Amino acid sequence: MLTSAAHADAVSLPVHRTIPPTPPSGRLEACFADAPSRQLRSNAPLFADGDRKVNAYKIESGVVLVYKILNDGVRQIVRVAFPGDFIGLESEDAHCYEAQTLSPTRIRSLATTTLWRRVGEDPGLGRDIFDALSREVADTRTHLLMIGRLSATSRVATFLLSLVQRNARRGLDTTDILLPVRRSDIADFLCLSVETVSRSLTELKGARAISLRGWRQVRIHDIAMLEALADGEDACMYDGVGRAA
Amino acid sequence: MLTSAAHADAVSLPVHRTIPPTPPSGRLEACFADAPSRQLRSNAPLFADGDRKVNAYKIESGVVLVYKILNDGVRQIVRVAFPGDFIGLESEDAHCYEAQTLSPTRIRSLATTTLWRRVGEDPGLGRDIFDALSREVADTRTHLLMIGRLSATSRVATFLLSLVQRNARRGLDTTDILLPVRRSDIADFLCLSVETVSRSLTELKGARAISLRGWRQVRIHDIAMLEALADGEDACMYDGVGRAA
DNA sequence: GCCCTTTGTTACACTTCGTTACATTAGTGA
DNA sequence: TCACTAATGTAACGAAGTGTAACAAAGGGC
Repeated sequence: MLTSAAHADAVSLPVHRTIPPTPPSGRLEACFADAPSRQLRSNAPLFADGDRKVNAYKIESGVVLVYKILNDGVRQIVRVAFPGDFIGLESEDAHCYEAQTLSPTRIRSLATTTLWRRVGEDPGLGRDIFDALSREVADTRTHLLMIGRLSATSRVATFLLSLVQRNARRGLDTTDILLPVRRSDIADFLCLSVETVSRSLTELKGARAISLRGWRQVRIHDIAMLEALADGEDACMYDGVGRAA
Repeated sequence: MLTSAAHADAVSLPVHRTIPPTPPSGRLEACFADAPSRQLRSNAPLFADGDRKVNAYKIESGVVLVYKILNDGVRQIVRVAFPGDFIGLESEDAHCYEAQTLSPTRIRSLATTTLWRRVGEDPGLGRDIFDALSREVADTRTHLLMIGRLSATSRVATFLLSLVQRNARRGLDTTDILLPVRRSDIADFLCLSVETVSRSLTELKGARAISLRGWRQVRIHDIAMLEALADGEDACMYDGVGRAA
């Protein structure tokens, strides 16, 4: 199926095992703690492609999409950012992506000049920024691997698993997941068509890994099977215990 | 052809226009200037997936591939690193990719502990590391966009253009390009099969954008056409002057 | 020069996913 | 409760890319 593949039928990623342990030092958090916060409505732009970079942002509540509009109008979402996430840290002089809220969102802004001044006073803060950027590189590479190597269904399964894990980390429900995005957003994030996302969800439902309640509510029935499907195994290959048959 | 596509036939990326200007401050370079250097033979491992991170590296000469071997033996190359490039900066505690030389290579190694000590003494160095990481994020995202949105031929054309640009930046020949890698490496970098890479090169040759001399030598005949093809335009659409017909 | 290995190319059947068109559903407000 | 609308689901078809396999070309050792 793929270049250099050994002898396997399916392609798989160690995606949901690659997530690094959250570093505990909270200097960057502290830096944003007293930064001014703003409430934004749905679909409000945070910055645009080409804007000069003035601020870095931290999300307090809500969801922000970071994306680029390609020459022909295709939208590629490179990041779905949640509360606690930092945005725009990685830019140098100018932003080269758009950022827009998906829901009513509260963010804190910090001028980059202020940020760099504080780094001068506290080298530990610089280390925190380094860690955040390293995670950004790692996440983007994982995203790349997913886009490049996984089948449509595996990508959707992986996406759902990432939401489960996020909920787990934040102490929320890991069985009933509320999708933060629409099908078209999932499609633009995973480089699929809306229809394929739909088909894949139906397939996951058919495999009894999940069930759908309404459009936004996903119930995880069998997370082991979901992981198996994310690993590229066929639904029929999953034996209900561990690996493929 | 793609999700959310407006009304276009072809998909295109502003890839080769997105490359940020090289920052001039050379503190990170200076930091490596007196670091010990090693000569490595072809196919020598630099570090492995899971290794604890001890050093960061700078390439003096030669080519290094950074990649991951997926569960089923598929190799995804995430970076092709050339002289002047830094490697392993982005890792935190452990490397999560393999790095291996592709040709005889001279590298300089610097212990991360040393690096961080020097950052404490010179905040400007921290800024340089930040810039390097930012570029890493940008490059990886561009790579992601290419993998996710471009056709096989456009990806190969984009890859060739990136080599042309690299040569231009280093004052080398921009007409006769020496491919630093084999077809299978290009395939593993672009998420294609070797056969498709071969077919795409043949197509570029058929469009008279390039010609091949032996296996490694590529002559660029018409860079404007190559850019048009990278932008997803058909060979027949290119009118020889500016845009598609 | 010759053999042999590595690397690259081409052809054909097959799979996956995008596209198009249409049906259905959940949510909203009268 | 009922329609209305945006969002989503389904199905049929086609295009792009892959895998296999057979073949060709380059390079190394002798």
